[in-house]
Amino acid sequence: MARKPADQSVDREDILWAAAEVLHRNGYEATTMKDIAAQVNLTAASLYHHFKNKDFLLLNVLEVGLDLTIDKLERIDASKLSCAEKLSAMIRSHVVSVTGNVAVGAAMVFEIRALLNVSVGAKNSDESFTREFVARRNQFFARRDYFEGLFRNIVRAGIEAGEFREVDAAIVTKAMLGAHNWVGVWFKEGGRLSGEAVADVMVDTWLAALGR
Amino acid sequence: MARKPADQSVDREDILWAAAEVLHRNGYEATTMKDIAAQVNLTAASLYHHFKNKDFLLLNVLEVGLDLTIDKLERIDASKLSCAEKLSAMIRSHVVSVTGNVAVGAAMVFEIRALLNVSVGAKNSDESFTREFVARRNQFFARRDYFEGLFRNIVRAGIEAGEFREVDAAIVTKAMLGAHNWVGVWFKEGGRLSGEAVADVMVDTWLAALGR
DNA sequence: CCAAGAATCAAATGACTGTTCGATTATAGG
DNA sequence: CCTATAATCGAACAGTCATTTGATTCTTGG
Repeated sequence: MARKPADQSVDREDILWAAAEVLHRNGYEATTMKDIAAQVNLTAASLYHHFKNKDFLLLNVLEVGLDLTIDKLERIDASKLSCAEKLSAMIRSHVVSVTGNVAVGAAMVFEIRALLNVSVGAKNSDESFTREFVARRNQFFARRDYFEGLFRNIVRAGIEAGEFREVDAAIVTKAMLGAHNWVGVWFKEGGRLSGEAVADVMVDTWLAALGR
Repeated sequence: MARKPADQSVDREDILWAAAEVLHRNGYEATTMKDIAAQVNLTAASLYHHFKNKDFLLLNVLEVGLDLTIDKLERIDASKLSCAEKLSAMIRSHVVSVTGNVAVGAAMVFEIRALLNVSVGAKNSDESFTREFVARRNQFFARRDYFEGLFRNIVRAGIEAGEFREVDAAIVTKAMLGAHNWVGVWFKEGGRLSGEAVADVMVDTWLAALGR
């Protein structure tokens, strides 16, 4: 190997977080490779040493963000808490994740469509790039469904256990995730409420909505 | 005046709806003037006869969408219903609006950031264009806050009237709107539930969340 | 200290896009 | 039937951006 100095060199992760921030500010299409590079004191060309291209870079940001969130949720899911307690913990975890890294949280909301609009179209030469991208993108969406399923399953289990009232679990879950995602849009560090406090309100709200 | 034939000629409104659809599919930055024009069988150049430029076109789409929604909400707000009844009607109205025109509904979520990223920057020649745009954009955001206030005020009023339990009205309102906005992201015509049915679930959910 | 590869950059490329301009066509009112 | 003007288009412009290429500069294992 070679070159991994103190200040100039940055690794994949650094670029990923930088990209998330710029993406949060500008949106995918309005974000240039130059913008991202500038955020880590590189030139656009250098980014191609770390990522195949802009699309893969975006996909990577989303993958990392989703993985972090899912990881915490799975730990809660595996615990021996009641459904209501599990749901509370999951809501808190999700909301705190979003408020703790608004850049990634917002990316999960806003940039997903950009993912769909990628040149599956036509002319682009490299067939192999496209194939790999489509495969990973599908995998991402599957993982996103899995993420939603984690919440939906708890809601269903709670209903069956008699802890929650009988609701349309699928719709209520989507409503819940919509509310959480939206937090990434309006939350500002240093506002009236901390991320934890917002999470508390959300927990209270959804337990009331599901309460018997 | 002149030329307003049967098939070839389209008016501002036609372009507005077409733009909303393309915007919904692609997002602002990824949407080209050519795309929008194609949707109404025009060339990109022709669009400039109806709109000053791309930014004003986007702004127009959002303005129309917001006005339509606010109009219905104000009528409900002016009625003599109880707070719970008003809130139910407003939720139903909002959700039905979103499901009834997903294109506009999604634009209200996704394209707003594009509005913020408009070249208030520098070089652009026409000072007057920029000034007018900034003014109208600020007005739009003010109107959007007003829209949120309509919901928030009912929640507050309901709490004071003892119809709702005591919650953080600001946060709960944002949660509510987040849930509704998200509907525009996942709702598909012809799915398991109609727009009305989804609206019913939302009403039920939020009344439960606020119920004493 | 050397050699191999990692990390970086400057410059060039090719494609696409918003926008303008001048010309053309169609329409409604006189 | 004219004519002013609304609506449209083709072509060209200027700018931006993702990406490639080839060279250059570190860094480290041997």
